[in-house]
Amino acid sequence: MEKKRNISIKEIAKLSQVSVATVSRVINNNGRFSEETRKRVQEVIKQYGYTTNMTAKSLRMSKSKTVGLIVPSIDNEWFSHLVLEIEKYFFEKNYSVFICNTSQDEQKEIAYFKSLDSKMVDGIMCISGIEEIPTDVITRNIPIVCIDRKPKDHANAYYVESNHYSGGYLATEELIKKGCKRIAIVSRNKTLSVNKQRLEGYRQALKDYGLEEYSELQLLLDPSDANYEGARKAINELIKNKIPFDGVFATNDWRAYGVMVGLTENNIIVPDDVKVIGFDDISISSSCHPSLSTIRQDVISLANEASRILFDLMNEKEIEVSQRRYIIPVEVIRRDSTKKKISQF
Amino acid sequence: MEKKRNISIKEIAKLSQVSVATVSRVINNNGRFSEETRKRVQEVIKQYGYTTNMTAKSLRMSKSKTVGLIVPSIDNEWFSHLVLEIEKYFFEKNYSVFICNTSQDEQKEIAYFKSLDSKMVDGIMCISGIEEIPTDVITRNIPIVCIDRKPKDHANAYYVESNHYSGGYLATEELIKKGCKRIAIVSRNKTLSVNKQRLEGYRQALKDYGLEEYSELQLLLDPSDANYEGARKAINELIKNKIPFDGVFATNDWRAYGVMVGLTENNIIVPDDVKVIGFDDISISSSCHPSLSTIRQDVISLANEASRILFDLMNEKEIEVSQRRYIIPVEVIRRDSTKKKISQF
DNA sequence: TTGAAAGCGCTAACAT
DNA sequence: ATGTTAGCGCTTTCAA
Repeated sequence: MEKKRNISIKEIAKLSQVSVATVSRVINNNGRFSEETRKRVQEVIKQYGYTTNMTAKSLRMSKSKTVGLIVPSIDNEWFSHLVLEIEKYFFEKNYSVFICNTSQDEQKEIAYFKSLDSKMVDGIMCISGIEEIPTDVITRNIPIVCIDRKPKDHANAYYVESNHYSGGYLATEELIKKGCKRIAIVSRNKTLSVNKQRLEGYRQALKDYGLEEYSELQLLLDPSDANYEGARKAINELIKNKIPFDGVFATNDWRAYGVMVGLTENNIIVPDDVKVIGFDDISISSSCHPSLSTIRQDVISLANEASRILFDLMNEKEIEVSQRRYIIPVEVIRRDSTKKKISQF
Repeated sequence: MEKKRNISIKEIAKLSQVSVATVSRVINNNGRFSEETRKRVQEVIKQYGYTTNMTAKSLRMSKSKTVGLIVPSIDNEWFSHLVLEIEKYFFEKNYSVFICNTSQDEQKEIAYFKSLDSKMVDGIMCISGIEEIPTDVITRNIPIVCIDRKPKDHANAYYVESNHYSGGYLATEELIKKGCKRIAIVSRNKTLSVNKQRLEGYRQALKDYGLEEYSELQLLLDPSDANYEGARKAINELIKNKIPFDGVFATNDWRAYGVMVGLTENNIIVPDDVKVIGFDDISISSSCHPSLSTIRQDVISLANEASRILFDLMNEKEIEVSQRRYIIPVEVIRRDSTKKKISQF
């Protein structure tokens, strides 16, 4: 195959008998050229298949039509859905996205921030993770938008999140309405703001419905173990210790699934003996058996709002101060894991 | 927070009283400077928090320490696993990756190839998708490595894939060994090479074990419908048409799950009445009920081999010609969906 | 409406 | 061992 060489503005200029400045103006449609030159230049550009050398443009402008996307782990359905939607949004706008998988490693996150900065990304999107954003490693004043991550006192940062408090409340309420009295919560320990809010919702719901709060039913898993396996173990432990419970709110679907498997191992029937509800509504919740009731987060709104805000900030549109924080509503998805016994009807 | 301005080599040079060339040499450890200057320069660099402006470096070198990653849909566990591993590999090597989600859209793929080229990526990795690689839009001579995608006559392209033929064979053999006689295959139509190979393996296994091949049991779904839902519908159709079968090989786990749901809807018991096997071993196969036997692809080897090859090519290491094509073995994972009836023991 | 020229930050050829 | 300088491809100021 014949390889066409990378042709530059300079050559386009020569071929169309104008200066490089004029070519640049035509390309960027910056005015100050005649219709006739426009035609001639565009003709040559098309003929030679010219494309802009983005590295040169980025160097000159300290801008790159690129955003950085920080994500804890892309091999997690919930995050990958968000990433997909964000990527879609920015492709439309002619931006590329650098995906940066941190694996929850703070050092990796810092390294990525530096790298993104040196590559002149125009903005950064952070999904979940710690509150502290390592902005001190960034030399430029670029906007940062967070999803499900409340940035700590940082002037440039905005955030969008689901209403986790409401989610925790609704989940707990669903269990209460289906007759549960002793409701356990299986969550992740440490200061991830989203889990704190879900826990608060849970506590408020108990209070509102006059149920007691049992500290031994608050299973806060270690971050390294706050997954399917950890939840399974935790629920086994609870059973072994003969602590009674009839409902479980797990703060994500994988943990909820771990709980269901743990219960089944102990011949406890879901939902007859114990009801379970999760959070997120990823595919496992509808495919597992029994199917899992859960709180659905609106991925598309989350991704679109966050992307729109970042885009506007990068393009210096006015953003209302009230838009610094965006809360997206959640909804209850009722499936089999919180069904009442038929005999109770 | 005090913002340190982006400091350049020029300023570092002035501050450490050497020329820019020397600073560049120290940074890139290119020799031709004394130990003493090295110390002095590095001291200043550290003190002022200098980091390389990658856009300038990329422009100058026509290289960017960046790779493009073409993936059909990141919100697909199988692909996101691959992406995760690839990203890990390149982070180690100090490369960034541009993720490009094509949603199977050829136009989007072409747009991305152009964009990657203009951003001076050093190489491109393609996961799955069509055979035709739009290399004609790329002006530079960069290496391309494909995973599960056999590139059509392109000099620069290498590929790595699982042994899909063997996978198809093993899956079918597993069903045969568990007593199935009339084995259906639920796959995706059109010329995606991996599915063709899986089909070939299926046919060969039937032949080797002296079973007849029934064309009415080859359910080749339309690409737009080759998912969970499509498989469910297809199996319902088969049942409605009263075509007998006692085993199903679905060429991915989501289609296998669709088949199982379809069977359950018709009160057909898996595995007692019909046995089912899938492909990939994504999380649904172990979490669904009954758990799904499947063919496991070795994600980590796939990602690492492909990444290593791309890395070597980008760094002009010698690659053996025999390494142009890499086949990774697969293995059978036996779960409940292909269990023999207890009564048969 | 157009052009000349400076300069973004870096590397490397060449000179010393 | 170190410095000078050209130039990667682009935008933009200033002048015409």
